[in-house]
Amino acid sequence: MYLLLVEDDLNLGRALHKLLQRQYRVHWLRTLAAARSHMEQGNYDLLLLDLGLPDGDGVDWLKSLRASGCQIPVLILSARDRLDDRVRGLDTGADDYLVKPFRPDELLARIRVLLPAGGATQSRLTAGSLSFATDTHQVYLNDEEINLPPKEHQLLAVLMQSIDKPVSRERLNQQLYGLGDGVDSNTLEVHIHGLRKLLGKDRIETVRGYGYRLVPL
Amino acid sequence: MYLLLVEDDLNLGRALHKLLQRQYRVHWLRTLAAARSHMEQGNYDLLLLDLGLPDGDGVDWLKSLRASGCQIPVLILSARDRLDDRVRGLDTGADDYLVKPFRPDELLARIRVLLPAGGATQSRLTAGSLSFATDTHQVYLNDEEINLPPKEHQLLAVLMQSIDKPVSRERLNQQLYGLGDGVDSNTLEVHIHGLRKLLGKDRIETVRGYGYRLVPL
DNA sequence: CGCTACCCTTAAGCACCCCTTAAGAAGAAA
DNA sequence: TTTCTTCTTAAGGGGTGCTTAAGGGTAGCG
Repeated sequence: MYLLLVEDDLNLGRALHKLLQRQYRVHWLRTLAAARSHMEQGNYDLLLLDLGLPDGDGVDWLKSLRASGCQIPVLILSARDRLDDRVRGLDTGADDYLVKPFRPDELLARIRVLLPAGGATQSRLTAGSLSFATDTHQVYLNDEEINLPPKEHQLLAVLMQSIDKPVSRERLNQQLYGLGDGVDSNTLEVHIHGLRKLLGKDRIETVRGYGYRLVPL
Repeated sequence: MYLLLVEDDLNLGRALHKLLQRQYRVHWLRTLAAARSHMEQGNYDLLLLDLGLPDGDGVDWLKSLRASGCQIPVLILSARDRLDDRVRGLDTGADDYLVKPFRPDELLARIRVLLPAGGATQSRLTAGSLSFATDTHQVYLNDEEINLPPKEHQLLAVLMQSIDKPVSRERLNQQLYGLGDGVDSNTLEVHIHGLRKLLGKDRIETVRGYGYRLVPL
């Protein structure tokens, strides 16, 4: 469970880092620029965002994050208490808003709320009209629940965690059969075919010589 | 990762441009006026600023930049070595100060310190406008994702790890076919030809009698 | 216990991509 | 020029991935 903490105040940052490290893996950054580049690569489960940063406004970044399709839960930490600040934060896609100063246990409680199921992974992944709930094993296509066979579900689970990024055949086979050398036949292709039949042909692209890629539609 | 290099000396500028292009995307400008207009629009991650410019003093510009709230990391390159010059540079908001002449690797080291998140990602290689993500198997040319056939992708993977350095035909053939004696024909040349067609003719130079070399553009 | 429904694996045929081959042109060295 | 290396192109064949259907396993249920 990875958290990204963006907070420029050294004392508060250090304290929060220490607090959160007891329960989660935390990256603490002090600038928007650093946060941007970390978000691009890291798969974080929650973003803790201070608004008064030295190199820009956190709300603007959050807006662009949401615009680019990023669905990570965001908790805003801010000293700004005016009502319209709060509204603006939540309107741009923040999931919660905490005004400094706050009690540590209140922060932890709100984090628990935002972290789905207290642990496993992000519980609801969305790619275009496709939505995937990791905890309840439900899959929605165009707001209708559909039923996937187990293997197809496992494949989709991996693909949904790397939306728009190719996933190697090796990785997918591993997901289906574990590390021990699995089957020697073309099961992967058959199951991919099954997925395509259920989700629509264009939703899974094949990357020749490497693997497959889920594209949002 | 975008750098803005402001340096009026043609020889030094060209050399720095070439050096930095191996790892970053660089815009090289020779006047303060050009730098001003570029800074207004471009989102740069680092500013490399020479002080002895033809149309004004870099320190004055830096001061006004900081006054207007710009927080971009700035590294000053200068021949002025007097202590008060150095102090003046740092006081007006520069993050570091390098006295000419300097060693290339020292410059690169200081850039890495100043760049958010320690600079380039290891899993993402960049040569000019070409970017290569080893983990997700993605290749970007001018910020657009492109699709490479498997063999071409394998070749590019090797070339990207030795940007600007020639790679032997032997090494490249080995990458394609393993150590066991591969093919006896001119497949390597054909695939290089394919790569050139996709990436641009000038991006891969041939080193006669030895191999090929990827140059940043 | 047997029936049914579901789904996983296998395998075979097919389509299409891309890899190889080869041969002539172009270019560099001698 | 001659000679050697590299470039370019096009055709063929092989391999990769797609599709389909049959066979067998498994779980739920009567």
